[in-house]
Amino acid sequence: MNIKSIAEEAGVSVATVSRVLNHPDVVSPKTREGVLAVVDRMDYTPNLLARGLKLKKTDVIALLLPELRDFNYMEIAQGVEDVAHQKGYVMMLCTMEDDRTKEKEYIENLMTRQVDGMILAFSNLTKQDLLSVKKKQIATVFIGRNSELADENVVYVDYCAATVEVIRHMADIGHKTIGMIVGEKPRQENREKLLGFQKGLQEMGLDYHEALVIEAANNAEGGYLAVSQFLNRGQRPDAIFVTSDMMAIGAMEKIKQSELSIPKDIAIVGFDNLKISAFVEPKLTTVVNPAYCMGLVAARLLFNTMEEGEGQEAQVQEILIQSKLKVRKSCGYMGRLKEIHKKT
Amino acid sequence: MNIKSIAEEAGVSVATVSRVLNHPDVVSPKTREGVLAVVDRMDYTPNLLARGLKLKKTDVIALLLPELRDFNYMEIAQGVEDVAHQKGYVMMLCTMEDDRTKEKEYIENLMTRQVDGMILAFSNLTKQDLLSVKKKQIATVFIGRNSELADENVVYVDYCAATVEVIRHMADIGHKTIGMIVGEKPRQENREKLLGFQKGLQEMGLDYHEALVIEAANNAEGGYLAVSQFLNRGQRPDAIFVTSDMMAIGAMEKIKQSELSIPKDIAIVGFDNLKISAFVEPKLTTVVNPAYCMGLVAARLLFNTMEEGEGQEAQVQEILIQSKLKVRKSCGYMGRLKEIHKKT
DNA sequence: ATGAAAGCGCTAACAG
DNA sequence: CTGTTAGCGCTTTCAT
Repeated sequence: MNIKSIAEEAGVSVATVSRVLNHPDVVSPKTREGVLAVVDRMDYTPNLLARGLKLKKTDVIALLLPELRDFNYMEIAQGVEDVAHQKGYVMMLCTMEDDRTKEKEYIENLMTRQVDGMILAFSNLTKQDLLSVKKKQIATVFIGRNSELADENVVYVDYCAATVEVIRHMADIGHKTIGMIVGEKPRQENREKLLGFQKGLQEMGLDYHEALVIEAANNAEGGYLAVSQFLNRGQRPDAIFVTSDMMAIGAMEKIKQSELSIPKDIAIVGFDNLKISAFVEPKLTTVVNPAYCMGLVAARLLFNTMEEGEGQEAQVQEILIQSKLKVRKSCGYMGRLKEIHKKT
Repeated sequence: MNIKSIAEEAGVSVATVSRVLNHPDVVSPKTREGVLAVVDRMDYTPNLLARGLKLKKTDVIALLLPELRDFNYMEIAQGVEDVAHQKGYVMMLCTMEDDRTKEKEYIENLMTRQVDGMILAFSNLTKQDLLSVKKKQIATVFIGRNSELADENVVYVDYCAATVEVIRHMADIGHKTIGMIVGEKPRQENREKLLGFQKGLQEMGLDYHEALVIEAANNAEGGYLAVSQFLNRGQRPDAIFVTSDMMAIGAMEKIKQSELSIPKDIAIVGFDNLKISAFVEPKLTTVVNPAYCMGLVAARLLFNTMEEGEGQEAQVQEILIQSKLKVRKSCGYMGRLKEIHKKT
């Protein structure tokens, strides 16, 4: 079933069929109806591959994610998919599993498939790798900033600043010995959070002890085990910043099982603001991580770039998405307020 | 940058370049090296669109999901992506949002893009809709069974049977008044679970009371609110089967806040076996929902179908994936065991 | 308003 | 072993 058979059936040329489908207004209403009728009757759908080959445009964008099993990445994906769909595009989804080689292969592959644009989330590519991508002239937007990404379209959250804000808040409450449970350090975002942790402590005149930072798997179990480590050591922090809510929930579970009270004995602050974080006891103080928004904005930026690309040189943009501290019970702020009121 | 420029540069014909890329063994080592060198030097990558047009094969499969923000769907997606990548395919991902029209449009769209196969998870298509899909002869696998899917490739979990097993277990423990918190009823899986609930009660000689079934949003808040409803009513169940762990966790939170004990006052059983379910107190008894496995198996079945399709008529398959009851503390089984031991 | 024809980039007969 | 060539299905000038 191709355009030729439709043309024959409708008694017109292939050019006319093509026009009916793409520029219906330039063809006479009469023939248009005729062609449309045949198209309908024969259940014809044009071959987008052929069209893409001719037009050098596929209406496909690609999203590369470190993995799928993570709420933040899912949110990003949904954000991207929503705008892609709205624009009539379709999304290819690839996961790179923190494997730079796999990432490079995928990108190569996607470019040969002539995708119109790519969004690379938390990419591990080096400047060197990017060179070959640039050569292909494909519109690209990055999610998550890193030092290799100068002069690139980037949409990002400032995890360092967000963490500084957390530490400031914890110190304000009165916590002195602040520990940290940090997800896998190779991930850029975790390194930024660690940096923010150090900066925050310094800013608040608190000491940084390496022993109070524990690296853990980014899931409930990781947080649970990290707290076990803290408790087995001599020095127990009176507050812990945990780089993800999932880990934080695991951490809280261990604390509770140890007959310690949150936030009285150990206060906890997480990161992400998962829905579930409002349904643990005590409710988790956390940082809103606008992942869906990043996906949305990155996709919109991508489409802008693609459209500009048709005209003059596209302007590179860096877009900062604001995170936000969400104060609930687990950090001890409310308790602290009470104390202050008592004193006055 | 196309095959022609490579041919010219290497001083051979385009056919030879094509051969070097696709059947390297049939071309003399000497010319092969020469061509490869040029390919490398000029950073040439073939245009897969053109190849696909010629070969009528794109090495693309599509996965349609109800939405992305759900752990089960993400697991499915990861399963599919893993085998697609392994086979050298790339995955298009679309979400249909329980909107049959959007689903139909996407499928239409994907077919015009000449995807080699599609996996439709928890589709809402009718037999009628499927007719037009079949006409296009595209390999298709469904995840999640329903009555419209006779004579289709289907990979599924028997949610009804799984639920019967849950109810049986709850009844065995001694729970008499068993309630249910069920996710959105339009979703097939929830309807199956409801059916299983009724069958299970009947089988165990327990009464089914409509008042003990509450429909809720499939998230922690939904479970929380559902329990509130139960508590505000006269009749409080002594055990609740909740159709997802996320809701179950919300439900547990409300129970604990009401100063009731789990499982003593109200026992809880969830569904999904999320990682976090082992990190709530008490640990959640639940049903392992092998979503990743479903994705994996569905993708493998899809590739089988695609490969068979080249030969004779493909054999339609229905594959049942086993779920499994995971007994932990929240259902009261351990407590019950103790009682039994005391008696003896 | 319509048709003829070129060509997007590639692969696979077919011929040598 | 290699080159020539005919398409794959579509869009778009260029004529008419």
